[in-house]
Amino acid sequence: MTHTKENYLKAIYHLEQNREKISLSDLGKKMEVSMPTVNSMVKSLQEKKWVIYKKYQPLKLTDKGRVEAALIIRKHRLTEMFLAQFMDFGWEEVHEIAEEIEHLKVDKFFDRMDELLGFPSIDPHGSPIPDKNGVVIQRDYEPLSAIEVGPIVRVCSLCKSSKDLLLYLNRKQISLGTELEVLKREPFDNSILVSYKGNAEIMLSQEVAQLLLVERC
Amino acid sequence: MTHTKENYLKAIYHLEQNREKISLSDLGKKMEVSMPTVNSMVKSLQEKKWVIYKKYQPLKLTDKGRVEAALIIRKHRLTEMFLAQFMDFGWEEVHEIAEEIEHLKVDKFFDRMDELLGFPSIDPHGSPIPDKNGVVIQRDYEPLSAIEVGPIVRVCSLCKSSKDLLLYLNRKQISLGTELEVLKREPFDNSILVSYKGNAEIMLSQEVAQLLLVERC
DNA sequence: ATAAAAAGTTAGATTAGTCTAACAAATGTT
DNA sequence: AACATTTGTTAGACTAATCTAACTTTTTAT
Repeated sequence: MTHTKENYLKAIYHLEQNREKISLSDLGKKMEVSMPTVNSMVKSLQEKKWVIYKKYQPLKLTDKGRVEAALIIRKHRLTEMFLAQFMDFGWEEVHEIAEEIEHLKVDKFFDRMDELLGFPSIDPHGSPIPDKNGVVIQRDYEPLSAIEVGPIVRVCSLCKSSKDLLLYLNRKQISLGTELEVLKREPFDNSILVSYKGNAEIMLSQEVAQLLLVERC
Repeated sequence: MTHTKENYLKAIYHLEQNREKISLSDLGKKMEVSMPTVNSMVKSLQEKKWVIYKKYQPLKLTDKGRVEAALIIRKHRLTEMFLAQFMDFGWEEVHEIAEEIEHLKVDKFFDRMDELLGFPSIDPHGSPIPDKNGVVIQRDYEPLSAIEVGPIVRVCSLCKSSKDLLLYLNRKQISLGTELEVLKREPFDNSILVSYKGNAEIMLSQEVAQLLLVERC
């Protein structure tokens, strides 16, 4: 398994989480490569039995491929945890470093991280960490944007975390575990007014509210 | 700079430390590749101005190449220190893990290790860690095998450390900093009798004595 | 329903790193 | 000095990952 193929599997895995049908051009866009490249790569992933693809049909991971992808994501998320907790990197810095480390072929290293971290099951963005067999426990959080006025909810995960989002949340002092009370929804732009631990009431745009995954307390 | 080229530069650097003239076949043996491979690789390293090579002449690193090599070795040795001190890996385990990590292109990560380690200048095997400019402070330790009977010396470095040597030294409770008194030399096989902190007198073979680099206390 | 746009495919080229086979040059041994 | 061995070179091939150019199929929008 090459570095490159690992990245393709990961990309397909993530696309599968977000949409039903994956086209080759979706994958090409995600990987920033040309159509012929993605076409030939998919053929070679298929030879390895990691994906199923037929001409002009949507692309799917096989179970085997999904496990491979999950194992890479496991390494990614363990690394993120480790960087944050043992090396004092910020929430917003860990992703790009982990993108490189995740490809190392040294199980020992990841096993030790896992141990030092106390065998965590969620990463610093609230995403589940697949186990050593590539099995993922999926929790069904709701996006904050889907919560009606009234309940108090806890931020449990981020749908998709960019550096900018993480820095924004840092400034607003929102982190995983923060409990928000939904005070008001603005029908015009779907923004949401919330309050939380000692902070003034604050307005979150729909864009942000869609990315915050919460559970009711 | 590719992963592969980094390994070639490192190999040439290490060969330069141990012998005067480096032949292509020396390099081929070290890298475990065929002669044509090493031949074409050397041409391509030369295009990058990292080595000087002329047909049938010995191979040399340029200053530029030596700095590149030193920077990789810097990453290797920082990693070894980090693995040993922060992740509880044994002296004998760190090398193979560092062989992979050293190629990561994330300066941030190595800078943070450096910082967490307190900007060390020697690694767990006693070898100097090149600075951020690829400059190495060379100390001139003597091999234990060159010490006459009488003086007390401190183990400062290992000439070349293999897993087996490290495990051997662990068993004998010899580590960097251990002070040895040279009690006797056996002219027949050049073995050396030493005593040290609370241990019974112990005999070290010439093979081992050549690998232990010491300074007089 | 047809034309335009998007998606997918094929062919052919490129770069990095590797190989084997065949040959040439240098070195070492009697 | 002649032969053998080691060392180095060239030619040609292969795989992985990428590209551009040209073409085809499918989808979408008028």
